Amino acid sequence: MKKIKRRSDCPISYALDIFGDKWTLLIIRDLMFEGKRTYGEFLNSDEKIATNILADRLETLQCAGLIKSETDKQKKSRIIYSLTHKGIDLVPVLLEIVKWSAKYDLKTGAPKQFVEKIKNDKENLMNEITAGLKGENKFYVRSQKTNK
Amino acid sequence: MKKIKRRSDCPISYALDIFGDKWTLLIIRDLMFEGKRTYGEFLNSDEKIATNILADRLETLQCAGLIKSETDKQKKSRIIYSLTHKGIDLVPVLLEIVKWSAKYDLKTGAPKQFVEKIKNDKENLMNEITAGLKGENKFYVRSQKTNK
DNA sequence: TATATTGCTTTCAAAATGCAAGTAATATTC
DNA sequence: GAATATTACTTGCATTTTGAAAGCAATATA
Repeated sequence: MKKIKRRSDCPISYALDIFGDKWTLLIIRDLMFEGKRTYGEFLNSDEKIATNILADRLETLQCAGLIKSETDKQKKSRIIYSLTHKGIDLVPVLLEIVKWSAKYDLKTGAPKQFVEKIKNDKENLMNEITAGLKGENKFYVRSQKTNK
Repeated sequence: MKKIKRRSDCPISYALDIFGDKWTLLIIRDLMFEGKRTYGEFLNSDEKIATNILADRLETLQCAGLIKSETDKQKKSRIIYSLTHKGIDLVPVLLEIVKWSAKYDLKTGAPKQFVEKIKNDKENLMNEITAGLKGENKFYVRSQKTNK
């Protein structure tokens, strides 16, 4: 159990003390939008996080209460990570970031229809994603089959 | 002019490549909500950013097009920093972060009425803040006088 | 003319990151 | 059942970034 240092009581600072780095929100993204749930899946993301950093951030996220982990009952060597309610509540933050980046990054990889839905139908989109993360049938930005 | 390394075309990654660290969003916060505009004012914020880091981040922010700077006409030794349109467009991101932090941080310093307005009247709040940042009369979370 | 202010730059130790290799506990294949 | 593979890490070490303090040059003020 490692504790997170607070620098001030500012809400922006509170958030940055938890996920203010280049990697943590990518793990959240993988859990939230990409349907990834295991160590190996996080390692395989495009940005290629180093394994020691990944282990460190998973611990941080768990200590901060944004994710939880459980061993797979069918396969005891596999550990399944998932978002807690606190983690799921970051959906609006991530959606706003996607909207902003899609606007300013000319070469963004954000799927157009996803960005449009953020702009035009954010409430429903949020409910879909949130429901998916809480229940069994997950929501994915792209279908699992078409996206390799 | 320093260039920002992209790790992937993912919109979350794009954002983190610009402001994925412990300090950059605090500078944005100071510009956006606190009415701060000079090097010395940023240095004086509660979190106590180191001067070399501040200089580095201001350069990054300027290269990324989130802020601009101009020398004060009345006092040539003073440089005034301000948000560009791209920087102002981060208002929704910051507001969602404030909302999230205020919910989960028991000791949050986020002003209650500000958080309530995010929850109940986000559109108007956004317009007020945005208008303030674009024009002359700035919006502040707290009035300048009461907050030291 | 002397002192302050303002916005940095420099130096250097300490901490974080990145890369590669190694390990322990399962799972699978031959 | 033994050998190989998978899974989730840990370890060691070089490189990079950060943090703290001091220094500096161009105004500005007393």
